[in-house]
Amino acid sequence: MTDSMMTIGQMCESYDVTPRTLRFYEAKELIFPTREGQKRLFSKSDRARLKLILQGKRFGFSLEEIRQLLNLYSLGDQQTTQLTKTYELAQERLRDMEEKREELTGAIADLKEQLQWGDTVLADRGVKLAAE
Amino acid sequence: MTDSMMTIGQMCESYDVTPRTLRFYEAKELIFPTREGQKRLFSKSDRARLKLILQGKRFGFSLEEIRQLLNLYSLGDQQTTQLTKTYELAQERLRDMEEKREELTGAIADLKEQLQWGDTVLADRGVKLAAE
DNA sequence: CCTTTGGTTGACGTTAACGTAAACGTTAGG
DNA sequence: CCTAACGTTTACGTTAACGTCAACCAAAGG
Repeated sequence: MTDSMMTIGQMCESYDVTPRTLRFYEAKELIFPTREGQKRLFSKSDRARLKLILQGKRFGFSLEEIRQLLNLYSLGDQQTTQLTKTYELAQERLRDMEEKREELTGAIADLKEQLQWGDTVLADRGVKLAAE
Repeated sequence: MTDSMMTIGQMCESYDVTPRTLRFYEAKELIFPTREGQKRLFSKSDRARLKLILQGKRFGFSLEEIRQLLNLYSLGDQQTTQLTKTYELAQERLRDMEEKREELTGAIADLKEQLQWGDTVLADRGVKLAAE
């Protein structure tokens, strides 16, 4: 029942990325596809990691930052020291993300206010907007 | 009382950016410092815009995306058509940001869970963590 | 007058994150 | 057997967002 494996083409289809991107991520040790002969096979784990990568990118994290975070999600066997470092790094990232969320909340509020302003200005000029 | 003007050095100090960055942003038409002779002078408006730029960058927006958003915050005189477009673009961005916030919320929850897991693992190994 | 201090304009260098093209292997169908 | 379809490696190209360096100007202080 090794049907959980996917070829590179299927991966590209599923996650809307190019082969180049997947090979690049492998080279950067973000994912670890196995080989069947020459060809790459992507496991469920690879897919989970890819999801996190794409998510991380949306938040403006660099691939290197993401790579470190990813380790947190697969810390079965590591030595305790390494694990502790990873753990602390993740805490930092968490603070990062919570801070970003705060900021984002504020920015959204600001933007909404501006939009309201735009509303009235456009209304004053007699422009009808598409009802949301 | 034109004391609201700041030199490039003061700007760098205040916002922790390099002169190069500010000149670059000017070249990209993100900010519009005036000149006193040769030297750039940054107004309150420039500062507000810079703040938004730096904020936007933290959320992973490109400078080009930011440039377009910035227009929303200074739409005094524009023609109505242009204004409408800007307005709609801003709505899109807003949806973007709210979506990002959602995602971020989820990601934070996930990460917290993982950290809890790390907690117990480390505890099992007898590692004492710095009390938060 | 001379030298800091702070600013200027090019112009080339750099890093991240891929894109793109060349040249090749390997099944599967007609 | 030929040729698509799908995959591979190697290597150079590209874009964004600045960094870095050289050569220069100008006001202010000793």
